[in-house]
Amino acid sequence: MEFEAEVCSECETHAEVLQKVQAELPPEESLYDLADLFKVFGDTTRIKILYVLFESEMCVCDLAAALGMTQSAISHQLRVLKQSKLVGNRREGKSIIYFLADDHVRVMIDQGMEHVAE
Amino acid sequence: MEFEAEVCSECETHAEVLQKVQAELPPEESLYDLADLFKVFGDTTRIKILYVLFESEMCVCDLAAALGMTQSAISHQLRVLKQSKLVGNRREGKSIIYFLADDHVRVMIDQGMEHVAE
DNA sequence: CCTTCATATGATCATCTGTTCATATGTATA
DNA sequence: TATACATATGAACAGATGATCATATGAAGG
Repeated sequence: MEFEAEVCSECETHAEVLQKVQAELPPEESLYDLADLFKVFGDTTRIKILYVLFESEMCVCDLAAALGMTQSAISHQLRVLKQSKLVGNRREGKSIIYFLADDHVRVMIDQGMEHVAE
Repeated sequence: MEFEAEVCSECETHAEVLQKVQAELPPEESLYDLADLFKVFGDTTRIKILYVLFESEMCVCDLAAALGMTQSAISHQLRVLKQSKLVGNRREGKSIIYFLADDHVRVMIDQGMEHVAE
């Protein structure tokens, strides 16, 4: 990495702070994973799916019905949610039931809502 | 909205659940805002900026230096962060100092990191 | 007031994302 | 084991997004 950038005259005295900040910065990979996680929450369809699953576990078909969307669209998004370990699933008869994997999800969404609600 | 979708035979008995779920679903606009908020966190550059600002408030130029990125790129992202009220700024001499607006930010990022760390 | 310097902005381009449509997969049950 | 039905998948297309480059803005300090 190159940390020698165009630095304004007023700020180039701050070398110490820069160094400390860089030292505290989590590893690139963690930051990448973190951004990826937030990206998953950053879509209305996926947010809706999660909200629905707050209320009740549900098969793909019901999710599609509940959100008035295509089965395919829902299925594609469930895949993303599952990859991020935000939801899990199990087979039940002919259907596959999806459910929240984790209670982090609720906390994160609640926290977000709090910010938005202001 | 249309809630009459192709419903699987096994699930069409679940009309009650669907209705309850739809009733509990927050208004479209809130969901949209929420997704938008998470979208802001869903980018490595912006996450990095936030992490840096955890340590210390800082001028644009120092942020660019700390992250080894263009002033322009940083400025564009700061705009996004400010629109979402995640950061604030003030003028100080020639520089403009950016800082975290809120403590939600820390909580949200920590929560995300916890999930990712598993 | 006029220059200088830090920051902001706009256009552009390549990349990424989400939906749709068509179709594949695979399990359950007759 | 054949087929019907729920779900998954792949290609393709439209819209969104982030970095870059060039340039505008505008306050500070002479």
